Amino acid sequence: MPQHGEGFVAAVLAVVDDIPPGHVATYGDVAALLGSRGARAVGQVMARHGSDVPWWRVVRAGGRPPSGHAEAARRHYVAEGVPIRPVDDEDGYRIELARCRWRP
DNA sequence: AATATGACAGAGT
DNA sequence: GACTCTGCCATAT
Repeated sequence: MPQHGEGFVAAVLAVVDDIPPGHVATYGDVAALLGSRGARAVGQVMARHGSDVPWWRVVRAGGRPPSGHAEAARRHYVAEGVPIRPVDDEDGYRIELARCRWRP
């Protein structure tokens, strides 16, 4: 059942809101749950309407946090118990998807 | 209708 | 594991 128009935005926000605390899902996973493969489209929705959902629970397939939001996201991961591993780069850490990837 | 943009993914190197 | 290149999808112009 293809989503379209505003429905797409609502669907993305609904899925993100369903991700339980302490777990995360990749952009690709969210898109897949919508029956779409537009990982980038999901990112667009987050950039525009992410303020109303736990956006930090949506991460990249490589375990990296959303571009430009690594610092803010790290606080939530620590507070919710999401396993992260410190690294020496711009983000400063990496999310351990192997342990906290959400699977509906 | 066509082109450009972006909080991306996967395959190849 | 990291990097680069190409493909995808939804919006804005």
